Amino acid sequence: MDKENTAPAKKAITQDEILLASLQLFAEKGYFNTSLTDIKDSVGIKTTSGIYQHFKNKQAIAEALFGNILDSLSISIDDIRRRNRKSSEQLREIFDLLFKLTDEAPEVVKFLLLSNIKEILPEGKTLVETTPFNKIRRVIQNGIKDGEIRGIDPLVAYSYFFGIIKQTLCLVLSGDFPKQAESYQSQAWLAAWSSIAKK
Amino acid sequence: MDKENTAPAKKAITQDEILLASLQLFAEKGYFNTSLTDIKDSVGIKTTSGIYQHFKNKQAIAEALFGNILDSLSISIDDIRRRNRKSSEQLREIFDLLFKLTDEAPEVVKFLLLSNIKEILPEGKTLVETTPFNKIRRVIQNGIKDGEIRGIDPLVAYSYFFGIIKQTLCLVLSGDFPKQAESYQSQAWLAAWSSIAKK
DNA sequence: GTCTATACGCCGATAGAC
DNA sequence: GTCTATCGGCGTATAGAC
Repeated sequence: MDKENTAPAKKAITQDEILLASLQLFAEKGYFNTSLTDIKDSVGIKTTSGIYQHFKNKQAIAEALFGNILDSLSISIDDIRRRNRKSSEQLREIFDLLFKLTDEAPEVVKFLLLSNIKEILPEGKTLVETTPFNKIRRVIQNGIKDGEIRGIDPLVAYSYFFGIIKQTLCLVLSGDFPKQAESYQSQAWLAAWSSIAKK
Repeated sequence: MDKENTAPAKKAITQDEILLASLQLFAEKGYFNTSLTDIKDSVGIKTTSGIYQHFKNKQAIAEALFGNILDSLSISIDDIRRRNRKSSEQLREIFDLLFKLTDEAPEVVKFLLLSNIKEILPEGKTLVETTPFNKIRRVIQNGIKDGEIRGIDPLVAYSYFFGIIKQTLCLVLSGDFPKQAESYQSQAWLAAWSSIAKK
């Protein structure tokens, strides 16, 4: 991603280092309990000023983080929609993706689902207004049209389906569930799918 | 609740005034985006010092608020359990209570469900560890024993049932759903109950 | 016993030296 | 691009006026 500019060596701190450290801390303690001093210490520089070379302010870090995660999710969903025909198959793969992500990169899911985006970015969108979640709603809409899913408001269907997913993953991430997300995956799928499927 | 002490009149600012104003602000902007100055302005005093007469610090206000809401919920649940025999009836009334509360006192539900308690009170309990939610789990356990609810882990059943409720109410509170909670109530009940009921 | 005035420390943020 | 110095704002806390 580096532009022109003569300077090749002397890399120093990259944007990604800051983002990674911030994600870890935001997931662990929450955005508001994380100070720029914490982030500075975690990336290993002496003052917080270095951070301002890459980001306008603390909020911009959270924005970039959300953007990256949502973009990545969006791409994965596009890929899933390309590889699968039926809405049920597409939803199943999106479902599996979220559970796998919870076990493999819990910080990402913790930051995405447990933090109140509107509180961190008051000007930003709601989670359901973002691209990837709109795509999930599109999948549901198609499922209704094709007769796989009950003829209800797509947002209502999204609410049931995603509500079960979110609550299950939240209990895994908070430690209230003792095992990994994978252990609850197949059962939760049955519950989530049958809450919206045509009988 | 006033103890002995001679002073009868000259009421000034009460604890409840502070709690009410804080709840409003916490629900509207979030705990961390609300300063004691905001609260001070809202109750109509000139400096924040008056608040310290009633609460040790900002966190203590949130603690009291959570405590009051959870206590009130707990009492309502006890009452529901006393008035109904079957688990299905008890859950239905708890369900109705949460939907009614969302329409009648959205700040309460917003503060309870949308804010991350662990972030505000890092030493406190998780939502599922609190008394009222433990009682809901107890109701579910009885439903399993009585054969009304499927023979699954009670916490898993809680997760499905409450996941649908929470997501629906969150979408109502965020404005993503255009209508009042009541409009989605009967449909959501069918979805939530059939996700855990024995077929 | 309640409110006012005022000060302290931490954090987010900026300007400028090297 | 990293560090020094510094500013304003907020949460906290105390001493004193009524």
